[in-house]
Amino acid sequence: MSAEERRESVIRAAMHEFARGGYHGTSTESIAKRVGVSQPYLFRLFPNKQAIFLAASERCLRDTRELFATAVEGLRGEEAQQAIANAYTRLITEDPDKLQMQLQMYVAVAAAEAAGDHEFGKVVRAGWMELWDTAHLPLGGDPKETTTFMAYGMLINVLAAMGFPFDHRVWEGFYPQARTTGRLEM
Amino acid sequence: MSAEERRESVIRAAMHEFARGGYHGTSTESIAKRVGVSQPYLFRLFPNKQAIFLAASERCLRDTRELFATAVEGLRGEEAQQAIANAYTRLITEDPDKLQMQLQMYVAVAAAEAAGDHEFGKVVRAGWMELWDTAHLPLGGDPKETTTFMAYGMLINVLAAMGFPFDHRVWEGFYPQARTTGRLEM
DNA sequence: GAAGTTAGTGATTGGCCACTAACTTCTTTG
DNA sequence: CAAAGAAGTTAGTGGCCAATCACTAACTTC
Repeated sequence: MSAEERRESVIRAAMHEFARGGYHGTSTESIAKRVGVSQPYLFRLFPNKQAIFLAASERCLRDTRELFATAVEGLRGEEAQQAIANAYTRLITEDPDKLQMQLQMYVAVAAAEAAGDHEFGKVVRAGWMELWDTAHLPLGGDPKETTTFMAYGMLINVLAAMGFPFDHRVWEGFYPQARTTGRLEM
Repeated sequence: MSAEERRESVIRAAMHEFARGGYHGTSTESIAKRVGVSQPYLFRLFPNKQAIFLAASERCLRDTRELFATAVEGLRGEEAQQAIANAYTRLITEDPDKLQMQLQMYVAVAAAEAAGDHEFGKVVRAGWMELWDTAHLPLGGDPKETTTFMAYGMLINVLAAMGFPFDHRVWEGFYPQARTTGRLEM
């Protein structure tokens, strides 16, 4: 396998492992094991652990953006909103790793910023703005509406992260029908 | 100092340290140093590191709930909403640790749930529901409105965590005047 | 077939970290 | 005042982990 292909599979494995343990709670060995490669070899493919985490973060944002873009293709306004919402809720219910990797990314960037490292933040903010813009125009181009839309997404993230079951009353406010079907549909 | 008082100061110190490094990125020694006590003594006051993190998480939720309750006292509807929003934005701008500790808590509970430990989740969900209910009635008792309100709060958390400056266009959607004053006022 | 590159491994190391055991010092009280 | 108990320390252990080093095996190029 070429180094480039290996790097690719390392990123996938890293997303999975970092999602669970976060930066500090994930050993490079666990990533290597998942890839099926020796631990030292990771440091041939990436300069250090941070670089692996950064690559995983970028990939996570890119994946979500592509999900948005695909879902919204050819749609506008209300329809576009429904489409993204459905695609996103499907994602986080079927692949909780994506959700958790997102949260891990947020805390990591907050920590980096607090520690005076603004490089990581720059990358993440750029990725987030791409995500934002991918949704913004199809949703109608009104900043207020896009904000509300993203806000709901963030609340979903947090509630899902805390493990509230979908029939819990905390979901009542935006998913009336979810409480009866047990599934998230907007 | 009595053990109870010490425990109290350990919780405060732990909130500060865990906010920066998260569970795995924070050593018990750094907490002990901040308290001004030897590291092994922490294990007299708490059975293990997890218990310290749990206590810090509970305190974080309690503090936020009390903030809400105080801000909202005697107010209803629109006024109540303004009051909580102002109090909360003041909190996360003046004390970023609170914000980060919250995120760390969410990540940790997600990891715990994924690992099959539901005890931590139970505590956090209970605390969150108290927070929810503290805001719910004063805001008018409409689940939809409370949901929207909390959703905005979560988006603020994430945007602030990522380090977006307040004059960035990403804030445009809900804080038109913040972009000119550089301060968050709803 | 020599020279060089690419993919990959095993062994190691220096440092950190949660947690324990055993000891000291101070305070309270019968 | 003696003894008990509470507050706190020093010293130490076993385990983990990022990163380095030296090496091999296969393939490519001239």
